[in-house]
Amino acid sequence: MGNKRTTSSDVAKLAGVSRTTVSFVLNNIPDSNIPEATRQKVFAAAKQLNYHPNASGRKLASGKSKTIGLVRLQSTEQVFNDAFLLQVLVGIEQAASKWGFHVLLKHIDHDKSDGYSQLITENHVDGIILSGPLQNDPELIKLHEEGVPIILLGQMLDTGIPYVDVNAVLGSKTAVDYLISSGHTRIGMITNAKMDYSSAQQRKIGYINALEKGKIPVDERLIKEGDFTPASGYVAMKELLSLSTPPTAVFVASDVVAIGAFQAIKQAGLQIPQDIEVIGFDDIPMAEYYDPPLSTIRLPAYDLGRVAGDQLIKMILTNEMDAPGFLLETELVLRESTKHND
Amino acid sequence: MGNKRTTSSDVAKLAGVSRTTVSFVLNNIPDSNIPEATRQKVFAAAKQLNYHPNASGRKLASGKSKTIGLVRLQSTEQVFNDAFLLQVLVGIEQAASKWGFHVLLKHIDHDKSDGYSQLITENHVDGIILSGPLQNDPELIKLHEEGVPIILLGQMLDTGIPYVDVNAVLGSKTAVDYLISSGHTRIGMITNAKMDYSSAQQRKIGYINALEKGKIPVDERLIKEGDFTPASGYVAMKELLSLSTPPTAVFVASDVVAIGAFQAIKQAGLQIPQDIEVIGFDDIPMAEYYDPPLSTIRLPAYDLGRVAGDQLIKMILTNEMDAPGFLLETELVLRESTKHND
DNA sequence: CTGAAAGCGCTTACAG
DNA sequence: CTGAAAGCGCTTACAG
Repeated sequence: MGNKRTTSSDVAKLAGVSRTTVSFVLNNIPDSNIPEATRQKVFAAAKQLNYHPNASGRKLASGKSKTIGLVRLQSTEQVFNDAFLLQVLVGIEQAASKWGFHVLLKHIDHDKSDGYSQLITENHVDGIILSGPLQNDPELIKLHEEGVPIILLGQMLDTGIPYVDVNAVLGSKTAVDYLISSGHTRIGMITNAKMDYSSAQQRKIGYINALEKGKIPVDERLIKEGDFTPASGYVAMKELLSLSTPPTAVFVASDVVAIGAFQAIKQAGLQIPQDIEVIGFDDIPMAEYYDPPLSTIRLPAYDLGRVAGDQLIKMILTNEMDAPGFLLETELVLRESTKHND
Repeated sequence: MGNKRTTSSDVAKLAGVSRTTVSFVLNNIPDSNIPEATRQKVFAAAKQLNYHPNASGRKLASGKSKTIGLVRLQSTEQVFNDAFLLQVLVGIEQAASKWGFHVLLKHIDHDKSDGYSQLITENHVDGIILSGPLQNDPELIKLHEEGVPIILLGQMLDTGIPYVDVNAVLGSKTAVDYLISSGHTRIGMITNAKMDYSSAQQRKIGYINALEKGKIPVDERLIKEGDFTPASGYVAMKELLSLSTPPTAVFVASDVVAIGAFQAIKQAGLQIPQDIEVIGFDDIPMAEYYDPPLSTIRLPAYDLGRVAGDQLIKMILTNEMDAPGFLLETELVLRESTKHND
């Protein structure tokens, strides 16, 4: 074993060609017109020397890092409750590796939402996927205006920043439509988060849309706020149950929050779905094992990641996306927390 | 806005010093003895030009990437069920950022367990944290022998590769000790995974140790294998319940597997903990919301990540660790799936 | 206390 | 079809 890194010069020397040729062959540069015989010599030399091009040299010379950054903007507590990040991550990573890109991970706390521009300005990454964007983030807008490839996982309205998001409005509407079609007219809602999150707004809009279509007046007392946690679902559900005429069904816009609602319902001596039906949102892996198994709206986490990764890399490579934004559809998953109406 | 990157030369020019000085000041090189006045000039110039050192240039010149790789070796399905990776990740990342390191993420499927050495040989990372190591991985052993800084999350016996792991033997023993102290003598076990996983072995050893200490003969019929999934817990539990004399308590070495066991128990018309007590392992965030809330052994996921990150960086920087390996302790968390004996 | 200069390992016009 | 050479933006002996 030599203790010196083998470089492209070594390969060139052994193959009897120049470094230029080595670079052309190994990077498979189109139109370089290298005859097969020469190529083989280079490949053989590279193999013999166990040559691996140094990424730093390559990055410096090319100005490209072939790395994308996944930035999570959220509190630590949120991270712990986030059952999807993993699936999203895997989606991103598989998209990236398909193109020979790597992925750099960075969590940033909500209260200091700067710092990711460092990834760009120091050239660690060629573009970033930002998850959990704030509605007002001047640093991000500036980056986007400077032409930095950015994809939002979620949306920032009125900014024109490309996004990949779930069609939560329609998903929520589907859930509530189902409840209405089962004959319910008093349908409660517990949001997944505070209303300054766009995902919370979207899910609420879907709920309202369904009611309107069903000609059911919206009763604000039936709408409670959750905040990502089971505890918040527990509290919200208790409030709902203490209403003079409690709902007979409830749409909880987050499976994690829904587990708290389950507790409150059981504690009140009520049965799911006999006394009260509930539909969640997200379809976390555990939802299927709730007691009873939770009917919910499946969020395509893996696809979200995959599409975001693909589109970001497309932007980096060609400077254009297939669309200004992507809204992925959800799917209604019926389990035991709702009655079956067929 | 200039459309050319500002480089250290620009800063040097503006500050009226050399690039050497700029580098010394900005990197805060000890013993460089730069007078305060000069430093301030450099800082001011850097600030005025909004200078950010290019990471690629720095990496190439220094030979250091200041990046660590987190490599997950596991099947996609496993990833989806892995409630901890996130917490581990946050721990690693916070350790890394404390030292100015970044973290690169890479999932690798079990069946093609090579590919991470590319991260090293191409100089993307200075060292790697490998999660889910296989017991026999020649590529990894070779890397380690070549002096590449590696930390295992988990262990590879007899290799001398540094590790950070949970003291699963003791944790499991604690769980079973508790059950024994409650008066049980027929205690079942469902493993978290197949026995070729070291974590499965360790947890089983803890179970056996507790029985031996309690002078309870080990009955192999009482030991069933899980495989990370709730479904496997369901099946295993059903088998346990169909024994001629079923266990009165069961230690399920994974909370995720335990939820399946819960289902089987309820389906058999039995109550937890009245008819059968169960203790899990891991303390996933959802465990607290099981019905009934699951007593379990808390695995310090965040700390696992933090310690692994700290130690890896220490290895990279100084070539030594604080210890050849770290075994972090667990904690018994008593909730409602066990009776209280006080 | 500070700078000129070499060098890290690539890529890429450019010229032939 | 192929190579000599410049250059990417840093760090770091070395010399003074």
